[in-house]
Amino acid sequence: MPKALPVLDTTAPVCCSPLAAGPIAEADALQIALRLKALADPIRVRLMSLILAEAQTGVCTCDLAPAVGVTEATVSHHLKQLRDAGLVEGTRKGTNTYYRPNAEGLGALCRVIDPACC
Amino acid sequence: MPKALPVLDTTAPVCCSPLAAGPIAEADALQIALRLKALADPIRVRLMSLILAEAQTGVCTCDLAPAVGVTEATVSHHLKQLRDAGLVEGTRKGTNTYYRPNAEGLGALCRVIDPACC
DNA sequence: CCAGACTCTCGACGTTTGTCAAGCGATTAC
DNA sequence: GTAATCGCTTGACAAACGTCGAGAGTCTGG
Repeated sequence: MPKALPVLDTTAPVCCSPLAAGPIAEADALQIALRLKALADPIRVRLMSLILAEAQTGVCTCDLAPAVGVTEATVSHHLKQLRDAGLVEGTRKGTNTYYRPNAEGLGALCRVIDPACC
Repeated sequence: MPKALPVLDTTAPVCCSPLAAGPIAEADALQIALRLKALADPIRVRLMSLILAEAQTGVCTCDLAPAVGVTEATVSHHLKQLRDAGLVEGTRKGTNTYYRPNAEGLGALCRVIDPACC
């Protein structure tokens, strides 16, 4: 992996045009890959599904950790990845941080990878 | 990464229910993560877009290598990942191997990750 | 049959990633 | 004010990943 990883630019409008719309620019490919990588882990997929299941109320880190069977530190690490990718949002309330899905982030990712979708 | 990676089961029908349909099973999460990981690399994203751009005719390895700027060995390695994930298909014709997208694989992946899609 | 082209596999390397333990800040409860 | 809870950050370690060079098969064309 000689390529440096320039961290995700969350300010960008999620992304460009669908993959199937023709050869993609190198920079755009990187942005897409970074967001996909944020979700490309079994623990993070499960976290995402748990967060989606409680989209209304939100879920805190202390509940997620035992649910997926890893340390809270590890969960926090994974949640940071999801947050940086714009797939979830966390709001602090007292000592707890409640996480909610970012539907726009997930939708945009889908729209990019599927030629026939949306 | 203490978890072993049991390689992708390509015979499975791509996957289960959408992420948003509630907490997901550990095994299903692994299957989804493996397929996402197959696409979660800048080179593979670009390969996918190149293959999608020539969905009708197909593209051979020798054309893809210079297009993304890596060795043919590396391209072959990446294509194997995409093949194992069921995202592309390769058919040998003479000395060349022509790759085509597997629309079903991409579509299924999208359907799993986006709550509002399809 | 032999030389050439195309693709894949195998080792080897450096980097990145996932995991935990430990510690720090912030907030709440007594 | 003090103790406890929750969440994040850091440092360290093992496993996995991306990359390349070299080599082995396969097929085509003379």
